[in-house]
Amino acid sequence: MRKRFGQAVRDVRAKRGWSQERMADEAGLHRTYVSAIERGERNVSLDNIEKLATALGTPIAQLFVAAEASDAA
Amino acid sequence: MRKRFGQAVRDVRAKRGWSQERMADEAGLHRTYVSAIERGERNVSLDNIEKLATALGTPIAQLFVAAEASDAA
DNA sequence: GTGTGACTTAAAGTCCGTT
DNA sequence: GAACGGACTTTAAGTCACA
Repeated sequence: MRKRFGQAVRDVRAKRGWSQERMADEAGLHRTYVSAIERGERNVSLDNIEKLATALGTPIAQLFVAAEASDAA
Repeated sequence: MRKRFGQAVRDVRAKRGWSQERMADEAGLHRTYVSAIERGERNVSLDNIEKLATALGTPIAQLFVAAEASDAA
């Protein structure tokens, strides 16, 4: 799920036309951390999931709808 | 959001008629940890969010639909 | 059956850099 | 612009005794 969540974040970010750095700034997180999240290498906490969703202007639920839609597992 | 997420977990768990102890067993987590989550005192990680949702037989997205529906903030 | 404080340890998360 | 690495600080995970 970490990978699919990361991909969902990446997709929405790309749709906004934002770089990872811009995304990190908007969410108040670190550049390298956002990178790791998108690659599914980090186990993001609820607080940071909320920060990402807020920055992206997307409800958390919708992020997971996208993530779970690509449910290969 | 932690509080509302915890409440959403608690609501679904109650609907299942499960005790926190049963819920903890099903999710592979500790009893007191589930208690803390439901009260919004823990900043749950994605991996554990997934465990809870799976145990409850609920998509993660739906858990957040419920959590964000009670959006007082 | 649940809430709570305290505690250890494993991992999150930051910051520096390089490719 | 993004992946990746190492070193570092902070926080979540996970458990326990007790109310």
